[in-house]
Amino acid sequence: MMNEKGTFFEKVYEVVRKIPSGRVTTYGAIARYLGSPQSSRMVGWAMNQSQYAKGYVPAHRVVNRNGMLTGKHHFEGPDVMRELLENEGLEIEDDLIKRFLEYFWDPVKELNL
DNA sequence: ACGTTGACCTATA
DNA sequence: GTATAGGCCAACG
Repeated sequence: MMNEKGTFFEKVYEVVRKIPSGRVTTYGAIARYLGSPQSSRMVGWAMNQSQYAKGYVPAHRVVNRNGMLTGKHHFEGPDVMRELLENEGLEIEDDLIKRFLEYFWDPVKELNL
């Protein structure tokens, strides 16, 4: 089998694509799902590169531990991320997702790993 | 090639 | 409760 080059990144994209609409997850949760709970920074990097990666990666569904839209500034516009999330039925105020715990989608739990 | 940066998280003081 | 430190690894200058 071919050795994947961007294992970490590819895995991150895989998980992010599995996030259901109207749900959100965190960098740490993805990192933990990949087996590297302290590599959450790489998840953020992967998101940054996701724009250049082929395929669609709903990076707007990935927020930080506080449910804050930290990466909104990396989208086409500073309000694109909020618009996308609101479009999926989420409520956001001051770059913070309301009832974040209710919308939180943990791959480790949901994917039963 | 080395040093710094980066959409973070956890732990310790 | 805020502040500081450590860790992860890829990309950029």
